[in-house]
Amino acid sequence: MTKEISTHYDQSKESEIYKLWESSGYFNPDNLEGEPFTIIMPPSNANGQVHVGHALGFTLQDTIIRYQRMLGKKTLWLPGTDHAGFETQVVFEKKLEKEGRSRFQMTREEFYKEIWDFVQENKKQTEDGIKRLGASADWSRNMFTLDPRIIKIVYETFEQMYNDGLIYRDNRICNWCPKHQTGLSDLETKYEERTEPFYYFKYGPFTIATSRPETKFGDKYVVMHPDDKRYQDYKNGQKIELEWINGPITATVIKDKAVDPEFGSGVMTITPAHDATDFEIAQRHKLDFEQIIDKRGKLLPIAGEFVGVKILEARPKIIEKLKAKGLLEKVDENYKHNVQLCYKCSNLIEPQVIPQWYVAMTKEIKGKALRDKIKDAIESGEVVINPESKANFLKTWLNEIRDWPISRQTWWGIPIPAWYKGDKVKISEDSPGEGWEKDPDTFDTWFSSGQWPYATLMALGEKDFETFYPTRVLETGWDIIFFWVARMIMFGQYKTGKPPFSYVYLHGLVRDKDRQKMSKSKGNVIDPLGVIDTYGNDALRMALLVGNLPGNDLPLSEQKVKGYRNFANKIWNAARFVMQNTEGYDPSAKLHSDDENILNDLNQIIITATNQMNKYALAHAAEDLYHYFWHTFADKIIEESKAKLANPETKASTQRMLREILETNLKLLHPFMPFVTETIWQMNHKDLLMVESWPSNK
RNA sequence: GGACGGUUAGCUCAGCUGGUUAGAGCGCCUCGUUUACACCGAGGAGGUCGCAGGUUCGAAUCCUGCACCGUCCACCA
Repeated sequence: MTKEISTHYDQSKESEIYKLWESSGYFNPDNLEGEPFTIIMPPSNANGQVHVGHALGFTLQDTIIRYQRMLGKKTLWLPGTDHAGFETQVVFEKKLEKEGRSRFQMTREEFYKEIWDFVQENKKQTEDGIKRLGASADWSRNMFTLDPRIIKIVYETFEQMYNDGLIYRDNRICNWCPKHQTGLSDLETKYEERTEPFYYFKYGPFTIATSRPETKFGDKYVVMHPDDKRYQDYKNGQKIELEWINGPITATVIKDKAVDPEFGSGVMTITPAHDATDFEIAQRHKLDFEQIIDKRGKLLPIAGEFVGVKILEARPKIIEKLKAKGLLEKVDENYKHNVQLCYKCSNLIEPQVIPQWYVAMTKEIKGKALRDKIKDAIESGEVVINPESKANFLKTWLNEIRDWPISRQTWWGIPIPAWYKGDKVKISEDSPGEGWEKDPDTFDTWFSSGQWPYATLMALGEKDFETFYPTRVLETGWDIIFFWVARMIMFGQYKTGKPPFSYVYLHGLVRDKDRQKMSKSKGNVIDPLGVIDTYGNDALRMALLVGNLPGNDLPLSEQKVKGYRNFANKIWNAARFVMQNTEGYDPSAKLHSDDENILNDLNQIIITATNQMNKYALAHAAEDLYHYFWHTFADKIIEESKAKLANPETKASTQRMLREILETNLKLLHPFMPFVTETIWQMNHKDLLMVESWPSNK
């Protein structure tokens, strides 16, 4: 039968192999024995196509899972998708914008229904993409972050943390995006250096400087450093009458160390409603303040004649007026400073004072703050982070962490289960009764996905939680170490008393062949499904695995994929040769000493590969196996076997040796290149290679 | 402003706790139409391991300083 096998490996049959695996039931740990080994798949955002970053993560996870399955573990790889609140809403609003629509012309219910349908459609597409990438995940346990069972657990955690004083609501300054109409955490903003005019104004006896004159209407506190000798004659609390933009005002002198005497004139006025530092000063001195700019970025009545004008349009007019009044002293046109932007739309963040829910990161409850629980898990080694340098990254971040705002003014997300009546607050999903008003906000997506490891397993039932929690490995991109990894450790420690996983493998960013970030605008995006169609799944997997060390970015080129397509074909043809020359071989044939030596050398490869896999050195294991198969087995052993096969005295031993090496190599390569190895295996076996035992050295 | 990472062949990178002629893949050059595979085989060229010091019998590997590249965090009115 083997005579007619094609000389080229046909990767178009890969989907059949996937179906074979899936229908075998072995993706489901209920059909496996042994010690549990769990990976929770980072839930993909259900808002679009799978991209090459997914392919990288799934390849790493699938390789680990397949290895562990072959070691005889009860492996669970739990897939899932994320509603991805803000992210998805942004994607959907862009779609609406293209259609000439806006969520602000819709009711909240209409909007929610449309985005729900949009997500359901994309969710299916995402899941199909994950399957096509070959993920040996247990689809019977597939989860979605908006599953009612998940939401219930998220609510329980919220209430529990509220009762413990770890979650609180406060009316304070927060990052506000005027375009998206929501507050954002610090992680959801970015900074950009800009050169803008810096204006010096006469403010009574002082000179104040600002790049944002449009915020200055309500400024009635003038602040300087307490030790600044230049202003020692002015006392804290002193009142000064002066002429300002819209007429005479009474200003109050405040002394505060937040002022840098070296900067500008060493004197500033504060706008607590729209600046974080100013807000802090105002809080320290218990100063009152007023909102100047509304949530859409327009001036409020306090601006007098400028009411209703957008701030950037108002700016030159305000300058004009101040100049006319003789209050403009000078302008520095080359002032460079950083402006804070929304990480999604790159519009200016306009801080606003808004009530939001927060998680207290540094408040000590029973001697430990949440921040310290994360630190402890890492420092004690309960959670090992690979690469180690990223653990230091995390620790540095934790040192300066601030409370985490978890409420968003978005509509797509899990509603916050809180109700208000006057000053009273009740945590409840349903209305507590007459006169209670529902909190209109939703949770930050990371508040639910941060609970993902235990929430999924608890949602699946007590037995699953008992069996599979804590999970073993978390594999994800290092860029979400703060957003997600840290918070999962925190929630896990809080809720279950245990970190949710013991090992974190962090991959980098996939870049194009010139190390450029992939982006639609550059047109250098690699579509993993297209690559698979052309070169095969195994080729893409190997291209993503070899030379890819944790934490490092990976340049991916078509040429690299092509190289591993060639390798898949090499395996195919070596197998073809062996099968054609070993039909009816005797598996118990007496081995000649040189064949025995060859098999002994193979043991070394097994030992090395096993050690590397146990250390999660996937790149090294993959490279070594590649090298052995091609340059030792194919180039030397097979070549030398040709003469030995022709000799009746050595034939039987050689046949047995070739078969054993081939089969061992198929097993060793299977976690990395599951399709070609399983396809070959199926030609001679009834059982699946996927559940064969990982080779052990004899 | 603070911190971290990197600098090894043309390119992408390995080189564990310092020890024989520094490795791989791709690329390049030469040769080869051998019945597993041209999606192949055989062979080859190519590196003063960023720079300057130091420790050592011995350093790509440890220490100090510098340069360049990259990343993250913070943020100044």
